[in-house]
Amino acid sequence: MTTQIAKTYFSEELLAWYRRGNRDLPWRKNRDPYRIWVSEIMLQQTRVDTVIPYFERFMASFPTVQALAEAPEEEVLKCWEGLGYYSRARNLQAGAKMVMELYNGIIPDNKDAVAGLKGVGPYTAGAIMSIAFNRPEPAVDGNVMRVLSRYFCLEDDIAKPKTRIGIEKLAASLIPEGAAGDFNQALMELGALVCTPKSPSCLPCPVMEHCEARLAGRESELPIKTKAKPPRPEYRLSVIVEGSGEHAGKVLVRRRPDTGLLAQMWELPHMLLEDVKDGWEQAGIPKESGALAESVTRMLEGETGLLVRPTGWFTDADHVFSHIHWYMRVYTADLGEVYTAFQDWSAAAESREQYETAERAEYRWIGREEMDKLPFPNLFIRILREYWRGASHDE
DNA sequence: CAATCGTGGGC
DNA sequence: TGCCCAAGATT
Repeated sequence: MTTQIAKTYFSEELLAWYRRGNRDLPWRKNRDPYRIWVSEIMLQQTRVDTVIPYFERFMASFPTVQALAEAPEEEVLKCWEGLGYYSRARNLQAGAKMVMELYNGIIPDNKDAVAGLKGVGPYTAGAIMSIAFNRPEPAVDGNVMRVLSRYFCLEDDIAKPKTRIGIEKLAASLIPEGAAGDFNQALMELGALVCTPKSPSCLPCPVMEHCEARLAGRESELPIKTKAKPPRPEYRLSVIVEGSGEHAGKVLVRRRPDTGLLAQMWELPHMLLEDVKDGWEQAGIPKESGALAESVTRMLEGETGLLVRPTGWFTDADHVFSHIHWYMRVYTADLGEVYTAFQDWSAAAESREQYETAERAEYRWIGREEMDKLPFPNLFIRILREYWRGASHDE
């Protein structure tokens, strides 16, 4: 049974521990709600050390809600490049526009209003309300669920959405009067530095005296969390098309669709090999043969109307997302003579009677410099860096 | 509820 | 290496 004594002890000792000393993080410089908001979005599923340089750059580029609201979307994505979960960036900007239109550019000191912003869920709403406005709202993230599961010996699966609801009520009941911001941050700070997922450091823990998991010797088996499914493999063919004439020194890239995986990011053209599921060997075709390369150049011809001619294998690269594992085989290619006379894609495509008005991807020729302007997923940054590193040595 | 949505670091 | 993990939201 959870005693009031154990709860009061926990709240007071944890708050005192935090106030005795905590990390000097850039978003703790002041309580500007915009800074708190941006930091909380960046910190979703992302480590503090990773976020810090992104946060500094982002705040330098978009210092205010208005600056963010008025920025070109692609610039915001570029600033987010490499941080992952890119819908966070697009939702954050959508939220900034809401604040401009609905609240005159001022982030409201109101839980329902904040929770109504794009990209702001239960955790982030609680974090903003407590840290920026010191309102007594719980902010339950993975740290908090782990810390409280151990301290109170809770055996609910923290991977289940329902579990968070229960822990929110508990967390709310622990908030000391007038200290919501510091207390919520203390909970997360403890989870990040002391009550860590693997081998928690119980001896320096400020609340270990009444930690039920520790007292039962069960701190390493809590919290209970079901494993995520492993990412499914996808074998893909990609191609670096080398331009000629006015596009000499450039390669062909395209922009991804507005929704879904890596939405609106730029990438090398590629296609899924639907019948390969157990490795490249299963395809039964060596990478040096032209057969695989031709299937991706044919796809590209259909999409662009260009005549694309494979020239060789470039590299194999793989990339793991949360739910998909991409195995990418990358070829090089150049342009045949027939269609290069056309000035634009639609004219070229129309000439082949393949023009469709609906959903044609946007293609563009870019050089090394343009890569620094457009947002690319990590995988293609790696491939293109390698490509241009080699290309610069040739000339 | 379960799936979708990135990336880098630690062991 | 392979696996787990990290200040979650959306559908």
